[in-house]
Amino acid sequence: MMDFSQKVLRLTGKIPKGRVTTYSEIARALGNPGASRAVGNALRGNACPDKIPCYRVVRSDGSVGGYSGVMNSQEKTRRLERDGIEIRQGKVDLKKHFHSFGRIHQ
DNA sequence: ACGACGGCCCTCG
DNA sequence: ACGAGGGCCGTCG
Repeated sequence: MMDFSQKVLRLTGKIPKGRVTTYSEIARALGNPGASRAVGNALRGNACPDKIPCYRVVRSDGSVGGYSGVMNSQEKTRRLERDGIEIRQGKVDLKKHFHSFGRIHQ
């Protein structure tokens, strides 16, 4: 088990500070576009070790999304802001901070 | 094997 | 801007 989840975490760990990516982008980068939902599922289950900045993963429309089970967690927002990312109306500016993985990773 | 459930996404009204 | 509906996928019971 945890083949997909592993990859998800690995990629998540590569997100540079001050940047964010989306659930769908991760799915796409893993060569499994459409598994965006499964991505969130993976992050949720793994209890996000402090090693992995799960909070840097947001929704495709910029809205923060959930964190450790709760939606629109203030904790997630806080951490993002601490990385220097501004959040307005519960959304981040993807135009500014979006991070793409480009090539299909594994 | 099966069905339910999510840190989702996209298209319409 | 916002909610509803349908689709997709890996995990867990």
